[in-house]
Amino acid sequence: MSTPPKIGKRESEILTAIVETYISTGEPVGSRTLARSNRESLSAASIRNVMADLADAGFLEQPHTSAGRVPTAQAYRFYVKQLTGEARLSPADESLIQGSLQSSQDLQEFMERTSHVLSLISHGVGVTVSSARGGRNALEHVYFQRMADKKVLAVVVTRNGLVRDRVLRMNCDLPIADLEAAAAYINQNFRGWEMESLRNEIAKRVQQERSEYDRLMASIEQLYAQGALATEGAGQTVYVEGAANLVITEQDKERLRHLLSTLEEKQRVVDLLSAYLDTRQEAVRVVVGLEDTMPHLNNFVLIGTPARVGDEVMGSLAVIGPTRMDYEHTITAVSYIARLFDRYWNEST
Amino acid sequence: MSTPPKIGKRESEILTAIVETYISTGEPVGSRTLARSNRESLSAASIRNVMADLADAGFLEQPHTSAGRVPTAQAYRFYVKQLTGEARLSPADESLIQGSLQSSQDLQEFMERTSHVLSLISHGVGVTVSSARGGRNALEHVYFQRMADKKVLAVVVTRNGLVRDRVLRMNCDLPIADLEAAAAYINQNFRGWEMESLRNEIAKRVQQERSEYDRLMASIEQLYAQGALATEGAGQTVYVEGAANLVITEQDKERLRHLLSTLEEKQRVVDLLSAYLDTRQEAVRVVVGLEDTMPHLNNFVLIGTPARVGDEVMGSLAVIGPTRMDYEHTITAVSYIARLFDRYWNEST
DNA sequence: ACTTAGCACTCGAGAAAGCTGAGTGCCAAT
DNA sequence: ATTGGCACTCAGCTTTCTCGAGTGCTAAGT
Repeated sequence: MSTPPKIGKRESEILTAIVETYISTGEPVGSRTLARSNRESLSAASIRNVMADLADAGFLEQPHTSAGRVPTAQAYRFYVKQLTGEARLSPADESLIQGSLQSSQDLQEFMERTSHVLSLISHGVGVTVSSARGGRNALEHVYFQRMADKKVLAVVVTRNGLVRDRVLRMNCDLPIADLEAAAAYINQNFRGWEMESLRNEIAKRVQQERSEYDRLMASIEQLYAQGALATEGAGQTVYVEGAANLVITEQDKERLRHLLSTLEEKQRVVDLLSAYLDTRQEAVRVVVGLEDTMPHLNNFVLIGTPARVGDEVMGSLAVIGPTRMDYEHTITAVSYIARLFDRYWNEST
Repeated sequence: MSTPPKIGKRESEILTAIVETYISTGEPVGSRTLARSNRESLSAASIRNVMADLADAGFLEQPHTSAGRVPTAQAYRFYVKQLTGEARLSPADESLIQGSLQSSQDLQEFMERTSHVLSLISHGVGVTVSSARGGRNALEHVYFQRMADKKVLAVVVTRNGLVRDRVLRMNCDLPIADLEAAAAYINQNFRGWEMESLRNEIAKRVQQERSEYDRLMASIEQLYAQGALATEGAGQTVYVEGAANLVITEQDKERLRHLLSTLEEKQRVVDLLSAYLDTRQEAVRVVVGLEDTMPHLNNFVLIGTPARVGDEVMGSLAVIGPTRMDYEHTITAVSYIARLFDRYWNEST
């Protein structure tokens, strides 16, 4: 955090080299190993000097005195910033992604498969949230169906194709005719309204007509009160795939357990993503060290981006993985899928 | 497997005692430990004799020569069979279950919460499948909405409240009027038909009218061909919760990884459950040793039951856990939830 | 005939001790 | 500035040792 100290060219090169070899080997990297595998051959001793400086500046740490150096979160942040972002996705990955996602029938399926593909490519945990809030959507169609007594099935379709159904428990029994009338009324009068403004308007109209007793309005009021038109949690669906990958990474059992159960609590995942991702910006965001939001997630990285169609944010695509991760690869994959998402839904919605 | 050898009363008692202490301690149980904690005090030596017999009969195994005995799958099967099944759920669990499930809005939510609760109670993995196949359901209502060109959103509602939506890609562009006509036609002519017989009937009618060119029928044929009325995978939803519990149980990392990724492949979970559970019988089924279906699942137990409403099977409720598991507790919980499920949906559907 | 005490034997788990080698820091030389 | 050299550190592996829970068997007791 705070002020990342400035760094010369040589330092920078060595630091990247360290980060890269640590990512690939997983073991603390020593001056010797570096000296051998480095293009411009410097001696181990020189490298040691630089490493000492980098350690002072907070980029490296020693697990114990006589071990190699390990990159700190700060080092990863530096490393990521320094990436050019010009990498292309490998053809293999590209066809893997295309093959998986192309045939998705709907948003949910797209998201689920995305999680899966991301987990495969990144060797981390693929996480997607489809948070399509109904709020800004236009109502297109409602349909009510009487189930048992006092139970009504409400189906709401928005203009952009979001379908939400729920079973309402009414206070009293509404006959089928009333339900049909209510649906017809809403479909005629409110088609095209945004879901949000719609609630106020309904409340208003119900208010107005209250004086004279109107069965239709009473029905609508009741349906409305039971949440017939609520679309909240509609798309708040979370897909987490690839948890198995954590087993390889995480050594500590207790932590592993915590991680898994955290990932199972959908709400916390949503919180996590929205804490870091719900910005306006388009680029893929890389957050190294999630410990300030989730205590157990130190040593973990979030690589994600909002999933948008045009200007509207429909959810998030992300990978949660160990700091030791192929950043460039994962970043390009995430960004590729984000573009694909936009294109795909633009043409299909 | 094969013929479970017969067993006298004393043997039986000792075997249960062994199974129980092994379940609670997790360590191979020796004759000494047993002798101490056994009500009718037999000496260690006598117990040793019995244990030797039990070992010969295939109920016990020794991890190595000078260790205690560990129950085999056969022993667990015996143990389970011998349980009275009269145990009552503890009030704490009962209120936990009630509290979690009562407020479920729909089938999906009920299933998801059930998985969660089961994982909490059993310390295993809670698994539920809602496999409501549309096939035997009666069609109640369809609705088509034109999205982009050549894209149509189809929403199908069945009589028992299952809602299925999917985006169809048409070969040619259908105008809104045609879509509405098609929906109206289907709603008028096919309301109340079972989804399965419906497909044949539509095919038949389309065939009949083929001679004269009928736009309506052409539209319907196309919609149908694109799967507008398919309800397959509709309720084929799998909920797996409590995977974190496996971390405690499973020592071997590689196996743990396999387990987790198996559980993530929904299809395999469905296969597993349907292999053992889709019987007509009502009771909770306990399957010890799943290795014949899933190689990695030796040492694991499936405790589950079909979830039925009246006579119709709506899915499955199950726990997958280590052989070392509180059987009685879990069995009663599963069966309790199964009853709850029946009652709950009987009154609400 | 069943039960029990005693005894010799086995063998995994855990502690203690020793060794190894990758790695560091610093100094003196280039 | 860079490099070679040297003394020092220390995690982790291997080896060895001890300990104790457990077994099987035999002989004695009921």
